[in-house]
Amino acid sequence: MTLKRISEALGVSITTVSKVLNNYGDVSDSTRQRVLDYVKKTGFTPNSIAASLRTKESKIVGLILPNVNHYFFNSILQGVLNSAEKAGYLVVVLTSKESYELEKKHIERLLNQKVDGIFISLSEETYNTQHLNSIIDSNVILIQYDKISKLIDSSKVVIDDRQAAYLATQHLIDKGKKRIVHLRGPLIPQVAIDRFLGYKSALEDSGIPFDRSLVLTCPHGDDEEGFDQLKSLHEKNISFDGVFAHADLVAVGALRYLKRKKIKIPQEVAVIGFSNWMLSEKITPSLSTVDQPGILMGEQIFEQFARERLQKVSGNPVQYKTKIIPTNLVVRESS
Amino acid sequence: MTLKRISEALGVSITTVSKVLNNYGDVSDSTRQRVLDYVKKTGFTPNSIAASLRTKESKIVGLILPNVNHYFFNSILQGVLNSAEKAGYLVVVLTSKESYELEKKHIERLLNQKVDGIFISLSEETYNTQHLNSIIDSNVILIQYDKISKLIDSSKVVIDDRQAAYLATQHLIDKGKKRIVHLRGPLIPQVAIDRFLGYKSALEDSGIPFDRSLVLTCPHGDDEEGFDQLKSLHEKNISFDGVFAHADLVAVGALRYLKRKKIKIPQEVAVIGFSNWMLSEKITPSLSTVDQPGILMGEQIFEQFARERLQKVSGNPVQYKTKIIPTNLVVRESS
DNA sequence: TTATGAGCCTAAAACGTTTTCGAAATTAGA
DNA sequence: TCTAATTTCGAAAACGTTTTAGGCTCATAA
Repeated sequence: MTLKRISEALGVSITTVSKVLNNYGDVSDSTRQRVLDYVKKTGFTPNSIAASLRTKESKIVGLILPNVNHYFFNSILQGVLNSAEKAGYLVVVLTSKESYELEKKHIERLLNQKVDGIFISLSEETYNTQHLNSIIDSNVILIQYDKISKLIDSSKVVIDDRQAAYLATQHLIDKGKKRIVHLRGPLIPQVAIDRFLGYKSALEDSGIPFDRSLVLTCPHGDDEEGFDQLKSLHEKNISFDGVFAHADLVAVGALRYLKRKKIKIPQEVAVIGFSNWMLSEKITPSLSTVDQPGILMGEQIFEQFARERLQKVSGNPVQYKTKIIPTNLVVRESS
Repeated sequence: MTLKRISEALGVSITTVSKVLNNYGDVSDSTRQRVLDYVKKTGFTPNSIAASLRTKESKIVGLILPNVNHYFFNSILQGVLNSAEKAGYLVVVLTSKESYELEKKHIERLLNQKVDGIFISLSEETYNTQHLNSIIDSNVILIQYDKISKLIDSSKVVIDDRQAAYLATQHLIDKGKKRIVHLRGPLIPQVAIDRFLGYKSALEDSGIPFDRSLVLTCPHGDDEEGFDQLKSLHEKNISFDGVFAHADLVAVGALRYLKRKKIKIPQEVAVIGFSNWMLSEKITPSLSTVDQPGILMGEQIFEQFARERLQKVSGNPVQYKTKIIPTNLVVRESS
């Protein structure tokens, strides 16, 4: 079934059929009704590929996740899907698996598939951001989220990692902790740096001396690392009474070590994680953490895209925005 | 940049350019090389929308998940993404949120977007499967996975729920348990029925009488339900020494109740879950469970699609297959 | 010399829409 | 009645590919 077949069946032109489908004004009520009836009867839907070719709008957006088995990125996905569905957009999903090469390849594929927008959180390997410029050059809307490059001019949706880390650390300080370990992420990404800085300034503001030996990296963010790093501290006889981990899984590893050593949580050592993974409230002791509202972020990502799209088609100048999504401290048994 | 622009720049026809890009034989080595060089220099990639319109192949598949925050469905997604990427396909992802209406809408959207294949796990609300026929009628390849309809003729990728449940129950019996609770899923979906039947026949085969009062439903599959159901049994003074839950989260709720009541795990009551969520190995006591290899399933789903696609274009009859993916018993501290 | 065939190339149609521009038909105004 | 304005319609181009069907050139064989 095509516009042509319909037009032949009804004795009108293709143009006319197309016009009623697209709500043009210049068609009489009687023919409009005839077309509408016929379309309804046959269940016709226009071929969107042909429409895309003509209008250069695909009604598809691409979402690149560094990872699909992280709770946070899952929530992002869910949020984007929510908003995209309401707006009649489809979402193609790709994972970079934290690889720069894959990320580049995915962007190329999305561009020649003519998506209307690309939403990306940079992989941990990504230093060069030339591929992001290729998106902009192709006149495709780019929204960066979470792990972003400040050098690229586009809208961004992020959380205030520095403040979140500050609050988490401050919370431990409020509980009377003075020797607080920071299990941080890899050295390069901005999010890890920001969280570290938040930790550091919370200490400073409370007059607690910063001790470099209490900061350890857990680059993969898994629980083995959390376990091992606390163990190494312990074996070096470095004392501590609090742990701020850059990821919930790392904190889970830390808890496991403390339990193994019969160290009382939170009396002797309090622990706080980051992200509010589902598992953090299911474990014992339940884990205090910083909630990153992933679903909300996902929705904001798509909505900013929709806004820019509108500005573009209406010929207005597009305005890039940086949305900073607030986080919430979630206090549970571990602190 | 288009084929036309290239052909003008090189003084050849559009046809010739297209032919070298599609590896046709009837073009001389010298012109082929000239075209290739020019394409490389300019970084041209053909407009896939135009190609789709002509060839009626979009190189896009649709994946409908009932849910995106279940570990199992995440793994499925990851598996499909893995295989699709290798084959040069893009994947659009949709969630039905266990709603029949949404599921129907999503299928319509995918069909008029002209995807090459649709992979679906039915929502829990879905009894009527007319919408699946519309996929087949549109000549789009349909692969059902996990929650399937046996009435619809298509390839299927599932796990042997009945056998998996049998093994889980048998495991508890082997540990000397005789009064085993089954926290089952909703009444209608085939997966929940199969798991129940597996549980029941394991009991029968071991000569343990089936006790209807030990079977309770946990329709949403969350931990509150697990907690509450064990509590209600306890309050009715119904004794039990084992729990087989249809989902890990339910089992987590059960564990929580047992710990609250200081009931020894696994000595007094052993617990086993289903799915091998990430959290099941992180909690204490770690949870025994049945591993559903989601990534593998996802890969098989796509690969079956690719096979059927090949059969179709080569004019061979397409052969539907039902893949039954084996599960593994994962024994941990809770049993 | 004339067929035959291989090798290389191209014109043009087709895929199914959207949209511009102008024509025809109808109505209104005088 | 005649002109002007308004409403309704349709022809045709365009989007960028793929592929059919055939044309031309040159070499080889009869």
